[in-house]
Amino acid sequence: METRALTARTSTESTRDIPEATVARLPVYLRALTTLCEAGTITCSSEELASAAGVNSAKLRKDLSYLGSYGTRGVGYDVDYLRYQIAREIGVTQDWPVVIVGIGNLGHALANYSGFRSRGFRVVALLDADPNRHEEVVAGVDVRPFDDLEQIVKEHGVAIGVIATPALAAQDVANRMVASGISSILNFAPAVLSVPEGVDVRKVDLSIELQILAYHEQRKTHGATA
Amino acid sequence: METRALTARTSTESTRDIPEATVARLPVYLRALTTLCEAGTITCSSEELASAAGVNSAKLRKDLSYLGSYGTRGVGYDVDYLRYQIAREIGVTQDWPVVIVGIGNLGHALANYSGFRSRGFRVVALLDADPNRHEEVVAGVDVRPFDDLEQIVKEHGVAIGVIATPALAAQDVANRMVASGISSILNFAPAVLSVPEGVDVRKVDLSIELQILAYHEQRKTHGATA
DNA sequence: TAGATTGTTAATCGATTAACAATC
DNA sequence: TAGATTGTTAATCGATTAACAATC
Repeated sequence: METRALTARTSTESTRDIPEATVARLPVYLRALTTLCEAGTITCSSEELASAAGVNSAKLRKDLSYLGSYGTRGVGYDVDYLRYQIAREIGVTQDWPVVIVGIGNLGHALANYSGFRSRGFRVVALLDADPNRHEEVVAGVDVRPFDDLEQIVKEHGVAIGVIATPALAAQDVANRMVASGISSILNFAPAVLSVPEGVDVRKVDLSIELQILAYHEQRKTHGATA
Repeated sequence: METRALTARTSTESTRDIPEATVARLPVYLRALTTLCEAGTITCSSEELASAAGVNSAKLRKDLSYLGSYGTRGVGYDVDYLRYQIAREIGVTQDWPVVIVGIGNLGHALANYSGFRSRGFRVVALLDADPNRHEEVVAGVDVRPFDDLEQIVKEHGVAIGVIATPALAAQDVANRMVASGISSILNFAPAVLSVPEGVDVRKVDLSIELQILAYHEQRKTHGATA
């Protein structure tokens, strides 16, 4: 932690890069802190927070050390303060507008999911290619034609899009999203998307998770049966 | 690959242990192979399959090497044969009965998700604690009282349970599942579950995925703004 | 000062990748 | 035999963990 006072990159200050594995756990810590906060906890140790987040305390402290020194030795962490610091680091102190494309069963569920709203995301539009759905209002938001995508993205400055279409439509939707200026995509369609460099895609695949469980389950049950 | 002919563990044969990272990718390869198969492809190289699965070919070959030698040097892989071998390794050559607990928006979507059925899983029961839902039929399956869990698990030999309840109910549901004999849980509730050793839990958290995207998005957009 | 707990170090472990010998 | 592509090796990289010095 020596002072590199006069070197180049000093202006960007807080932008050390945080390992991906740590980034993926920050939201988990954030949620645990919110829970602690709601329970009225003012201060907690790394041991307590780690237990609430389901990780071991060494990992938690190592993770937090990438953000800075927000604890007090001998005491622990101020729950509300640490919560704010993590939220700021993740970037959810302000709201992110998102669009959801594909308003089938899953799209409905996503549109109605209150966890988005409460965690820094605001669904500004629901889009579907099927004109029969354009009458619907889901979770207080009109379902609009897919062709409105570009206009909506511009209007609200949308950077994040959610794809909840069938697999076959997913690549086209992704292309249109990217063309409209979206640079982060959460993909629920069971398809591998190809996108230009600089665009992030995360994939959530329900059946893949079940298959991973099945693999381990098989080994438990039939382990002895050879 | 020397012959350890007379050593102990030889009887369990195919049970070398496969790294977790590889296990998590096997379902991805399986899906890519199914797609290739449907497109009429008979044979493919590691390069082609890797590209269809969205990984690099070195990783793919390394992953497949844990299962055995199912390719032919100079030629590639027989799509249908490799598909079967991977399905067998994962354990989805036969059906796994699953129960879904919590039939809200997400539970509905899950119950209707055709990807489960087609990939080795069969939803044998939908359970909800709310008596008002017990009239409903979702995706051709009756919604039944949560208290029927134990009986259903016994009757169908259910090993895998899906939790789609609110966060507050999740730990109770998990406890009851474990008590009934379920040993693998897919948890959609935004809560950390504690379960006895030997029980596997996987967690899918929609808002966490969005937060990870937001973190990277923030760095892209506001990178220069210091 | 004594007790507690952080933040960091260093060792270990696991995953990725490029390169290539084996072999069809 | 020549060309192609697998399966494996070994080097590298990143993540986890235990231990403890720093410090409240």
